[in-house]
Parts: sequence; C-alpha cells; structure tokens
Amino acid sequence: MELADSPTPPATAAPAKGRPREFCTDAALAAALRIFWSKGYEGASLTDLTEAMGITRPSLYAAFGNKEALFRRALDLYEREKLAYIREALDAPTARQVAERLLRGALATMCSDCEPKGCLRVIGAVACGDEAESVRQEVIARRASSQQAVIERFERAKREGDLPPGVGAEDLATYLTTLLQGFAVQAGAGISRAQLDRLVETSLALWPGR
Amino acid sequence: MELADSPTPPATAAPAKGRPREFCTDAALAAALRIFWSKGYEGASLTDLTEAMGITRPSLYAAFGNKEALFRRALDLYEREKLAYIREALDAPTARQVAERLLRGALATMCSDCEPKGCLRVIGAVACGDEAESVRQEVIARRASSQQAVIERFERAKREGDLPPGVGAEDLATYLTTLLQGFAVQAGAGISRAQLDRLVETSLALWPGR
DNA sequence: GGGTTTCTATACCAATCGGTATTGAAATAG
DNA sequence: CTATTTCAATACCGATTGGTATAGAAACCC
Repeated sequence: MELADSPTPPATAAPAKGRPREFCTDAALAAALRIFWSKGYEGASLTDLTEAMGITRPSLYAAFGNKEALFRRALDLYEREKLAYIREALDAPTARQVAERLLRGALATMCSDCEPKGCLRVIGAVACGDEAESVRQEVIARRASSQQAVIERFERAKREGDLPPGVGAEDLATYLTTLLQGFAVQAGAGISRAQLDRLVETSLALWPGR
Repeated sequence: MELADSPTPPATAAPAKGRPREFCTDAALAAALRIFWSKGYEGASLTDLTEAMGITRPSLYAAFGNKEALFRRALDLYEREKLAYIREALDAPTARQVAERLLRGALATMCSDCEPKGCLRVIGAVACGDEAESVRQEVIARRASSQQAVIERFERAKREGDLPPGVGAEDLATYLTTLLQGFAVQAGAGISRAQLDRLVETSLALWPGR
C-alpha cells in the first residue's frame, strides 16, 4: 500500500502500467487548496473537497492518501505558488525594501479578487478541535520557518548597517511577521483592498530608518 | 418556551417558584468561555463544554438555549471581563498612551499563564464551516465595533493636535488594531511572554510622535 | 403533608464526520 | 484477443456532531 504518488517531480517518469487516472491531480489539488484556504482544515469537509475537486471520495484517497496528507500537499502548493513573494522579498537590497515587498506581496495575495481572502497559514492554524492539533502544529512550524528567514535577513541587514541602532533585528522581524499575521486576520474578515492598501502605507510610514 | 434566563441582572428578583438550579450559571459560563477561548466555536464540542462546565447536556440547553447562544453569552462575558482594558485604554490622555495601554492590556490578556492564549475575538472568527458563518460575522462585527471606538478616539486626538500631521487617525487606528490581531495569532501559536513583551516595546518604539 | 414545578440523568435522535469495502467497467501490455 | 491493472461509482462503516424526549428525584409553595 503506497500513498499519494508525486505527480509533478518525476514528470511522466512512471511506465503507466494500468488504466491512467482520468483527472488532473494538479488541478484537483488547486481546487482543494481553495477550499482549505477559505474554510480552514477542519472547516473543509470531504464533501466540500470532493465537490470542488470534481472527483469521488475513493479517488481522493487513492490519489492523496487522506485528508491530512491532502492538506499538506495543498500547503506545499500554497507556499510554492502564493508565497513565492516571500523569497523574492528577502533578496531586496535593504531591510526597508524587504519589508515593503513583504507587505505589498501579502496585500496582493490576501486580497485578490479571484481567490479566498486571508492566509492559509493563519486560517489553518487557529480554532481547531483536538484531532487537528498535529495539523495546527505543522502550520505553526511553517510560519516559524518563514519568520526565521526574515530574522536572518534582518540580522544580515544589521551587520550591513542597514538598520537603525535602536532596534534589534529579531525584534523587528517578529514585529513585521506579527503585522503580516494581523493583515491575514483583517483580510479574512473582509477588509477592503483600499483599506488594506492604506494599511501598507501606514506600516511603511512607521518603519524605522529611511 | 423561553430561552436563557438572565442570572445576574435582576439579582434575586425571580420569585423562585420551582426547584432551584443546582449549578452556578456564571461559573458554568466562565468554564464554557475557557473552552471556546482555546478551541474556537466549532472546535468546542458539546462534550467538551458540558464536561468543563460540570453539567449535563439538557441542563446546558435549559440554561443557555443552544450552543450559539452560549457562545454569545461567553463572548459577552469575555468582553466584559477580559476586554475591560480597552475601554480604560481609550480614556488615556494621549494617543500614544492609548496605544500603550492597548498593547500592554492585550499582552496581559492574551499571554496569561492561567488562561487560554490568544483572543476569543480572533480565534472565534476564522476557519469555520458554513453553519458557523453567522457566529463568525457576529465576532467580526464586534471586532469592528472596538476598532471604530479606537478610530473615534484617534480622531479626537487629531483634533487635539495629539497626532503628527503625517498620519491619519483612521489609518493609525486600523494599523493598531491590525497589530493587535497579529498579537492574537502569535499568542495563539504559543509565543513566549518575553517575546510578546519585546514585541510591545518594538511597537511602541515605532509609534509615531513622542 | 399534598401538589406542582423544575431539576438532573439516561438514553436516544437524525445528520454528518472521515474513511473503506465492493463492484464493474475501462484502458493498458502482451 | 486474453490477462492484468487501476480506474470511478455506490453503498456502507463506526464514531461523533448538535440537539431532545423521557423519566425519576428533589425542592419549592401552600
């Protein structure tokens, strides 16, 4: 018994022995992502998922293993496609520009007109029953991983004299990620894009240094 | 058929005709609050609730109506007891002091050692299925109400020349509430009190004006 | 005391939860 | 073609969800 085959990595590497799958796992995963993104892990029922994915329950389990594995795959996809701006932001030359790219990237991702509002990494990690605890911890860990990347980037900035002397790199990074998580809550609550835009501007206006 | 009797308002005003209730509704409500606070509305099952409250299911329904009504009562209690710092903060003489009191109050409430981490108003409004939508909207509305109070307070500050010219009252209020919601996410994820403390200091260091 | 009222406790309800066993068809390899 | 393999569809599983009907015991008023 093997779990979820990986569809993209070994592109057409399988010898394709039996009857081929009739649906596109990538498209199905993208549909599942939207459901998880808008309802959270526990809020998304298997009925919600299979309807959106256009497949039956057994097909889902054959292709992805179980609900939790599907969620992790969706989380992977989310980070790969929707959180790419984070990695790009960290390449910006100055700490201020890093912050600016992160804030604007978050704005675009969390407030798109054609996608769920908010952030899967926030909505997926709050308000859950006991059985979803492992999922919650996973999401928290992934958030912490990104936060750590920002911390390290700001420590570099500190060494490069890119941050004002009064503020610590880790403190500033924690502050920024906290603000971004606040963005996610506001976006999930339906704040308008214009308001979120002004929020970005305000945050940048308060950012230390030039 | 009448719903949830109000236990405190008409203190001993009821003629007490039949057999009196054997449990204290206030204590039971406080217990329910802790459950909702730590697991959210949907994450809290009736079994969780009745076990924590020390009463049976029928007693819960006789005393509070249903799960949603119980949640609203818990939300009332939460705002009355745990969010009192918000009203007090708004009485501070300057905008900066308002912000400081809000940040420190949030820190104390969200990071207590003997209570759930995070904020019921945040955890209760994300990641829910369809049936909890009305509850979610209610929580969002209550959050908006508090945000509106901060906006009005900052508009007054603006009139009193208490805010720097570069920043708008509404924008600053939105920024502050967003930051506080980020606090809630971080606290819910288990950030340490020391870290949250430094977060408050960093936020205050970035606050505009003296 | 009787009579009434409202309590608590147990057992139960339909609906939904995540997850599977079964089945028969369809597409491959040879 | 046959044999094999894997598909998708239906129906089902036990457990749990929020919510109640029933029944017996306990506390009130008179």
